[in-house]
Amino acid sequence: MNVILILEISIVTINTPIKGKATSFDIAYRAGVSQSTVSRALRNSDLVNFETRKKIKAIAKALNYKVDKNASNLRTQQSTTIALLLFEEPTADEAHINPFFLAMLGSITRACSDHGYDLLVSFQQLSNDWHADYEDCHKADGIILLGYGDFQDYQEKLQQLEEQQTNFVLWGATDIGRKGVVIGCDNIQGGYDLTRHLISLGRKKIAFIGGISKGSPEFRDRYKGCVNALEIAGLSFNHQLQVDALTTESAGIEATQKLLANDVPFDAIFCASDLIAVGAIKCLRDSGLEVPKDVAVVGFDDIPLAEFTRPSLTTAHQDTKRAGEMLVENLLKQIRNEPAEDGLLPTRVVIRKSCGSI
Amino acid sequence: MNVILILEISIVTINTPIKGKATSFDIAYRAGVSQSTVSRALRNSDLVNFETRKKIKAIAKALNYKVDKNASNLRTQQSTTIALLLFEEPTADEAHINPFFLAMLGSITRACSDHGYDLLVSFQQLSNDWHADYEDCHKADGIILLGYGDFQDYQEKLQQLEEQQTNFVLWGATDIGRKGVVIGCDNIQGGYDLTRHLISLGRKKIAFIGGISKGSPEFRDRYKGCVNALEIAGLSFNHQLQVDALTTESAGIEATQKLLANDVPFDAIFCASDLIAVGAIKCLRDSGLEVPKDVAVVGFDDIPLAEFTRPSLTTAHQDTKRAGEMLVENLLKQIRNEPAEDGLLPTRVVIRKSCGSI
DNA sequence: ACAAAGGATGATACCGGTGTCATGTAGAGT
DNA sequence: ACTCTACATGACACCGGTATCATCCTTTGT
Repeated sequence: MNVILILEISIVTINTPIKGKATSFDIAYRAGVSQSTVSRALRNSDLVNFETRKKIKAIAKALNYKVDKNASNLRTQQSTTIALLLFEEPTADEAHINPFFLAMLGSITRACSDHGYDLLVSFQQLSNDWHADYEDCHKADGIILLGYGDFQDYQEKLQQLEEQQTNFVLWGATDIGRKGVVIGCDNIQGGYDLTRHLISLGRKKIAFIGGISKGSPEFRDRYKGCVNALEIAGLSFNHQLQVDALTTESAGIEATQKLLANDVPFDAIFCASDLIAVGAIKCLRDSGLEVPKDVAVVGFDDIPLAEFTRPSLTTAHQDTKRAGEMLVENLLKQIRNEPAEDGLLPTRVVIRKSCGSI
Repeated sequence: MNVILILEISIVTINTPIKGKATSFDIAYRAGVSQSTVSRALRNSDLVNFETRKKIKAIAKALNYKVDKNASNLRTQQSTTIALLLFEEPTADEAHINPFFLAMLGSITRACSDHGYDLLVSFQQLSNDWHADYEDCHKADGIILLGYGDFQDYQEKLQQLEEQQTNFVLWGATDIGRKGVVIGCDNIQGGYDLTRHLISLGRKKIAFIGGISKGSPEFRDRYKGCVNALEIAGLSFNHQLQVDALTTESAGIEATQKLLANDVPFDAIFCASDLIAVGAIKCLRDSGLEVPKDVAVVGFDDIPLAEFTRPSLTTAHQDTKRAGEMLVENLLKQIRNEPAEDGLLPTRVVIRKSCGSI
């Protein structure tokens, strides 16, 4: 009787649609093989006979079986997941995420999925205790850090990451002696090229909006490039024409107001980012100045919007697609214990209408 | 000798910084308690004596111990992770992600982390076989679907999700009989309000740009609201003044060109999204028309950029912050097996300068 | 003084896979 | 006929936690 009862229960179990999710044991049972064989078959191991494999795969599909990632990750000690940490200025409104980073997010997502990795996204502020979690608890195999701001403040945390042998790559300025693998674009060159462009159009008194002292090293490099170009052209940069600003439209407006209030004449503004430029243009026009006639404006990043401002914005294009790919590729190299190295991407000046023409 | 050797090995193990990551056994050993107790203590179980708990936590911190998510998830059968699937028009350039969705992404991320959940982000296209993976393989406890486009095509997949008892919520139009929990904003009301605004400013020949036939039901609702408002005001909508368009600037430009080529006079354009409006304004000005003098323009969404176009854009604001929260909250309800229901958010007309003033 | 009750902790099964070693069988070589 | 090897598969330990049940010690009541 007991035996019969047990058999009956088994039969019910077999015919009932699997409650919850199917496991490899369910498949093993139906295929009349061991669970080990199922596991091997589904990973296409050629240890398993071709016919058996085919059969097992068919059953798996019929049961809508999916490998349990947690079990698999636990055993293999990897997650095929990458964590993307985006640093935001503490002041930033969550609705106003830097569009440049969003473009990066898009290309990073794409690059991850091309490599079969998942992407965990998290917005972070300096206060958060981000610096250990994602890899340590095995949620991710590595971390991509996107964000600028007070870069210096993070040095200590980067140091920690390195000590813990966490895999990470960083988007940003590549020149300073800092920890980790850094991918960035050639901000100095971009700054130089844009300024050359302004000079070639006859602009001589160029202002610069963007934080350069304690702000991001990327802004500082753009500034460097700008000053270099002026000096090489035999002009000089008037330091009264530099105003700090974060990357937001409103910061651009404020900074431009300061600039105008200073009463030091200028005929062009080099904005350290497109968002700043958008604010600057708005402020200039509200103040009765014409762009580009009275003041030429350039930005940096080539965000999607740059094409649609009035006047459309001359700016330095960063190849976000390639950037995302490089970040992911270099992180994967680290994960695979291959040597990874810094990467520097070129920028390209995109000439639109905010500087007028020759 | 053997015993001594073993002891020595143990001592070395204790004093050496843990190779790889520390486990709960390492802590148990150091605290002189069992691994069970460590696990309990770290989850703050009051089964464990307060002093013992304190000691264990201290050791855990010193070792920089983090609970292995894979092990924990495997045992508890949940992941405290949510997957966000963003659908993109197959034509979309990855660098040009719809800013409205990006704003949503920001607020969803925030809402997730408020609830202690992680967020997996993935961009999907219709061709992808997204519809089963994330929850089935235990990578996520539930799915948020963001994206409109050819909504109808997804019905079948939504059906599948439902059959598999996958937890999911959807952002979109809420009126049609479709599967799952849907959160959306009141597009009809928004369309109505914006059109009322145009009418109150004396506009009578209103055009509508945005796909309404096979396109997204959200656009269709905005269109409905627009037509309603005209009819209630005793005006009528001239169907020759409707042009299909996807949500991109360039689609807006093209559509406006078509509209102009039609040679049917109009004094206002209701654009189904802000991106379309940006393109429309650009096209109008390039064609020598003045906004708002010759043609008034309204958009929909209130993306960050709307404030910075020239002229700044009158549009319907959607509360993305609240929207993200509602999506996450409703998904969590499902995950906790509580009843979840559809949600309809109000929109708010934001009057700027693209329609002129009274 | 002794049973009952409660508090703190340990032992162990378990989650669902993966990797290693063992086993069994068929065909090849001598 | 017998050993050897290749191939296919099974058995089992293991990853690092969590949950249940058992155990032990202390305290309280009578």
